[in-house]
Amino acid sequence: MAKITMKEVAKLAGVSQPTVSRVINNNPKVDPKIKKRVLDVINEVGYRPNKTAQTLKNTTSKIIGVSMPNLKNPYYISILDNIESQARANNYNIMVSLSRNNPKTEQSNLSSFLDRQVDGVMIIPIQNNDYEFLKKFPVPVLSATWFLEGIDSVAISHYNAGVLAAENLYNSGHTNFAVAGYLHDEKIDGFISGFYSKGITFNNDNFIEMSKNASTPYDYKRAIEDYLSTHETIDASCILATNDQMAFELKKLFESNNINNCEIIGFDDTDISRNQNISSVHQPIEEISKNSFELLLSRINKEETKEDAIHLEYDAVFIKRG
Amino acid sequence: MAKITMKEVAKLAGVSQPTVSRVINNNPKVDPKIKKRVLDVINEVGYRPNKTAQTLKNTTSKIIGVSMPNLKNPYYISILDNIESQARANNYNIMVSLSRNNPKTEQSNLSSFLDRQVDGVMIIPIQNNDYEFLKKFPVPVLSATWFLEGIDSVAISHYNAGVLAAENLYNSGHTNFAVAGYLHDEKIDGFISGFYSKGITFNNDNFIEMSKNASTPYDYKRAIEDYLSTHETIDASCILATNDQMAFELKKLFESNNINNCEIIGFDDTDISRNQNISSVHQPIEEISKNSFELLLSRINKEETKEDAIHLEYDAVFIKRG
DNA sequence: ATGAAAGCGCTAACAA
DNA sequence: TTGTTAGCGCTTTCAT
Repeated sequence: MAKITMKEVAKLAGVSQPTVSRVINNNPKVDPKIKKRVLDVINEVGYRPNKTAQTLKNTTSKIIGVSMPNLKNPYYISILDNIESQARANNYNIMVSLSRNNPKTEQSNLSSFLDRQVDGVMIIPIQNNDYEFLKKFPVPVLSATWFLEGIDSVAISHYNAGVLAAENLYNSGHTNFAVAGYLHDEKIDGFISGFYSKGITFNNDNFIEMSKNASTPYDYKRAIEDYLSTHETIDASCILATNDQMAFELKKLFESNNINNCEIIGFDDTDISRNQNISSVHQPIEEISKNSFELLLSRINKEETKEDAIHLEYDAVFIKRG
Repeated sequence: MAKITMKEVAKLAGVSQPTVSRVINNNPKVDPKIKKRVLDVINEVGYRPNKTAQTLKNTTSKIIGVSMPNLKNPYYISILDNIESQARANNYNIMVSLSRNNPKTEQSNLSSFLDRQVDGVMIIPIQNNDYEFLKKFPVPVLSATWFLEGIDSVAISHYNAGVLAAENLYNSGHTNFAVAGYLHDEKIDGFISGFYSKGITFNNDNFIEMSKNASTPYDYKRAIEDYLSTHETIDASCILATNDQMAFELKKLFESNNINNCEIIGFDDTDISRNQNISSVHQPIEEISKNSFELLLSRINKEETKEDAIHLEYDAVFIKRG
């Protein structure tokens, strides 16, 4: 059974092929009787328009390319979930590719999106990567969860989130803090600065440093153990971890090392911090997803005509636990 | 800057457009000098073939449609992750849609895949749904993690996984068991049958039943509380939960109700059971993903010519913890 | 080895 | 209101 095309439908309905096209596209000036006849044939034979041909002819594919570093971060998954839902509601399909934190892979994935004539691209960028090339993209691009200079972006300010955490802890009476994470992390900078503006200076010794590519629970464990092997304890009443998984590893190692006077704060408010009853910083991910999609869509539809990149910034929420 | 096509490349290289096509497709009988000239132009202008046009002309899109119920289950995410990786390695793109446990949504998603001329479909089916229609699909379809009659499938036997759990518990000395989950769940049937073959009969009262659409932690909590409100304790030394999340809810409620002589076993060996130190049944998901993709691909490439559906069954692994 | 011509399935301009 | 024609960007005969 060969695939049925407009041509066959036309023949069966005794009309020309463009007339079938008009019926499909709800062109108003087609005779109701003919329309019915065509629709009957369509239903009878189960005809469905070839989207690829439509894409070639029109200049829109109704496909959005979604690129993210991985599927390890619950935030990314949540975004994917939300975007899929909105795409479906707007008759879009999504093509998904993972950059796996490799700029080369990401580049090639994005090129592939373009080759496939996607109408727009939603990207969760790789950290510390250069995205200058995105400015010259032939289709709208939107960055979610991180701001990209010159590119439409929807995210929280990680710096402000760090400040927020600091303020909450300061207000709870903490005057001596530590951090666990990567160098030059905005939220850590914000955290330190938040305390600083309360007159509390960061003690550089209170930094459990992770190497840039540390990402697994085991990586974190190793780094924390390294720290503890040279410090034996930590001179702080609270510590901010770059993410919940790291916070959990801290919790376990602090417990086994009898460090129990240091409150741990995670980041991202995932199931981990919820289950572990650890305070965490929450990103309003539904809001970010929703507005990301809408902004991207309005760019695609040229409803949003602002020349410059639009940055939508949301506030993080401190979730007090434990 | 209009999008550049083969035609322009041809003009710039002073050759005909089909010659450019031959260069792109590595046709051996094109003069090396001309080939070089064309390739130079291609690089210079950054020409990339329009995949949509290729798809229309060829009869292959190099797209695989992936349909799954949701992104809540870590197994699904892991499959998505693995499939994306293999797709990329084989120059395929993936289109992702979520059925959200709604057969109507699933149907429409799958139709959309066909409209887009996908070369194959990988589906994680909705439980207890009718998939007779898949047998008539115009492209290869493969079901992952669940067996579908008449459809290529790659999964564990959930029944055998239940038996496996029962045998492990029996060998640890358990002679009195309970279950938490849905009616007619294969793994529960297997679990009961596993004990039965050791001469231990199921006490129907030891069944914490969930309604079919229970899926959130809160749903589970409610159902368990319901049970406990009418039973106050549970007369069993071990209990199998349908999934890890449910096992975790059991753990918390058992603790708060001072039920501490009942070992809890989860299912799926997710982060939850790992973090909570709960025994669980592990599906070899990398293996399932890998072989799913390979089988689907060999069907697409018509390398696998077996007429009947192929079912690849893997063994689950009991992970002893706690 | 290369070009001319046809056509994949569709939409849109034009005529009638 | 409908049919004829052209063309989206590409691949593949068929001649040369």
